[in-house]
Amino acid sequence: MTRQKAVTVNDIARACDVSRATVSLVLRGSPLVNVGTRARVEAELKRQRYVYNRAAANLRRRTSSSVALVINDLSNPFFAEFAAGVDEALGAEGYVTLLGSTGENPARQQAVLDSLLEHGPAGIILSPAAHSDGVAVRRAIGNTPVLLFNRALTGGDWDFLALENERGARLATDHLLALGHRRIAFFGGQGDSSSCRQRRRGYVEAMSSAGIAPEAAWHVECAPTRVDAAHATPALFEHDPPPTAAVCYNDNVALGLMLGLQARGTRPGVDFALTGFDDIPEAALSTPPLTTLSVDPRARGRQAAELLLQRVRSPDAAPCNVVAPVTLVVRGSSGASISSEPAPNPSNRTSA
Amino acid sequence: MTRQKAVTVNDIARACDVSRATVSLVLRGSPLVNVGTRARVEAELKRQRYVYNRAAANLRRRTSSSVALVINDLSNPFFAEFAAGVDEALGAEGYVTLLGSTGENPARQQAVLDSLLEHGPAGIILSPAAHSDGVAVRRAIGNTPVLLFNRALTGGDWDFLALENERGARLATDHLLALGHRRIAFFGGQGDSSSCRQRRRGYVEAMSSAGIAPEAAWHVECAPTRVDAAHATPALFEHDPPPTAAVCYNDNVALGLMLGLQARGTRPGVDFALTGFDDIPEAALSTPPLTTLSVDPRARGRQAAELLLQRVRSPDAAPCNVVAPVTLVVRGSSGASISSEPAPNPSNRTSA
DNA sequence: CTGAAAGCGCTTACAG
DNA sequence: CTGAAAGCGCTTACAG
Repeated sequence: MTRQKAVTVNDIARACDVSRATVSLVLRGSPLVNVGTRARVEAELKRQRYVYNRAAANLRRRTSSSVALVINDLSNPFFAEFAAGVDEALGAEGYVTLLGSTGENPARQQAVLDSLLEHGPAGIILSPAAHSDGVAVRRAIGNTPVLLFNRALTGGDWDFLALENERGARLATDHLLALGHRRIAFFGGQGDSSSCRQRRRGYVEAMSSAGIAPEAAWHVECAPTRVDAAHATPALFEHDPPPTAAVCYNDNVALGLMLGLQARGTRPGVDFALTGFDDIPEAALSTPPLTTLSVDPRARGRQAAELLLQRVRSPDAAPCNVVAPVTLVVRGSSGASISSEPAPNPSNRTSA
Repeated sequence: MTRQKAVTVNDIARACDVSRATVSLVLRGSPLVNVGTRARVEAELKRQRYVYNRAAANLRRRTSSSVALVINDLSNPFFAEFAAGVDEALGAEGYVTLLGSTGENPARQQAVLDSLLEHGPAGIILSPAAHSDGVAVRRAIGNTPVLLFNRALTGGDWDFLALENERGARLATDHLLALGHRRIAFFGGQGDSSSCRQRRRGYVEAMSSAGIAPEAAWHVECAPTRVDAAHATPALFEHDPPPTAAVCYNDNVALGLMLGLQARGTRPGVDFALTGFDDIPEAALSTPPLTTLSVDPRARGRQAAELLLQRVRSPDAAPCNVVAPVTLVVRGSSGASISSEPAPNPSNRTSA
């Protein structure tokens, strides 16, 4: 907790027989300093292993060299990649990343924000926890610049980096339609999540454009975890004829659905086509590999850092609202073209 | 970059008609303050939405409330989990995590350390980049407490949280031996890495204990990536009779080896047994699922944070050297028992 | 080109 | 129990 007695500008100034001001000017690379003086000071800096106290400088200059990154949890590879991108871009601009995790818990998020704000970050990149209270978040944050990622928030104008949820789901649905599927379900996620609503809207649009009205039985909700998705799988097959394909809320759900399908002897990619969303690393490794939408979370992280720093530099510019592109990656899980509607008896598609 | 004009203790003191000292005492929860005064001050703190400036307090008290975490890269799920554990434990103790990534590049590591040190962390948790120069690292770090994770460093005494590399590899090898394998290879990793040397040592020990002298052809090195491992796979089968199983340096290598095996028509878990190391999330999802050693990186992160904070609190205690346990997780990739040595002609094991 | 002085927001003996 | 004063390590007008 307590730091060592460190070498300060005072020590250097005394040793070089100049004033602290001169040392400070050397440190900050000012051209006002005589080259000889500069050289002497720099040598002394090296000799005494001076390390700059950025906190003190920030206090005096009323600046900040840190940015807070508040996400759900690093153990989610999507956010880990995102964080890596944020840190990379911030580091390149001379900022250090302060980490905070909410665990999708709004109360914890509030506490984490309060705590991080005491460190005076130049700005905050926040991927809001589900069910966050936008007004409370705004109150905690005050005037510190914020960029929202992935999830919108009520309570005022926010800078926001969103994903193309709607278009992505439309691409996935169109892909399944093009393969000949007609009875396509939307599987997983929860209606109170804005990203789930957007993806579902994209799916509904694509279906409508193809002249298909999704049936109620083709919509199965579940928490976005593998286990829940596996458990929810039978619900897809309760009505005859069941769907032959599903657009899944995300990769975790899709991987869980694969397990659920296998458990009932339905072969994913053969008897049933499905797509994910996110392109997490495991998506390429599942059996069959998962057709999904690639979001490139690392690039999103870099982008988020850039957008936030723009806001930090011009606090009065108009709010920004950027939608990051998403691309369809076709792999085995969506299967081959099917020639026509399967026979009314579904057993021909679900036998092992 | 520039922060807003913030509410300070001065503003609160003026509004309450007390001195700054009194406000400060209230903030720090001192019992010396009259309850009435305390209540008034606390009300005013709320009213003006005062936010504590921890940097200023740290400067004055010569303390720190941050810890730097320097790792290879968050996009490695092993380190992402580790970071999540570190951040969780540090947060619980009132510290904020400063993030830094080296990308396994010693020069970048040096720059990252220099930059983080200017923020005056109370300590540093460092998972050294490969080929780091311990002396240079020590020079950069000076007297700031450091805990090394995962990789040892020369140049003096370090606090170190290691993994049971040797014992883990022994467990894996014993497992394959118990299944009846005799010609067991050690596959992947590079001899200049201390963790690879340790794992290999454990493998050699287990083999020796079983009365088997590993042949030179059973040792194939490659970079610890999936792609390199897949490419190195044929090298395992160049001599007759080839090995029937392999202890792999880590999970990435093992997953790459599976791809390499499949490419040559050898079925992992059926024609050839293999084990990994780390238990990354993908290990459970591969086909077949990977038998591996579970390290619980998140728990390691929490442990690292605790160890570092111990050092911060007692700078003069003896260096600590903790070895974290590792457990064998048996899955399909190591296959079933084999009754005896396979026939001399290896084709009976490599046919599809 | 260089130095003396004031001040960023806080805390801590020291008096009273 | 409360206040005046000094100081953490730095920077920035302002003189000279």
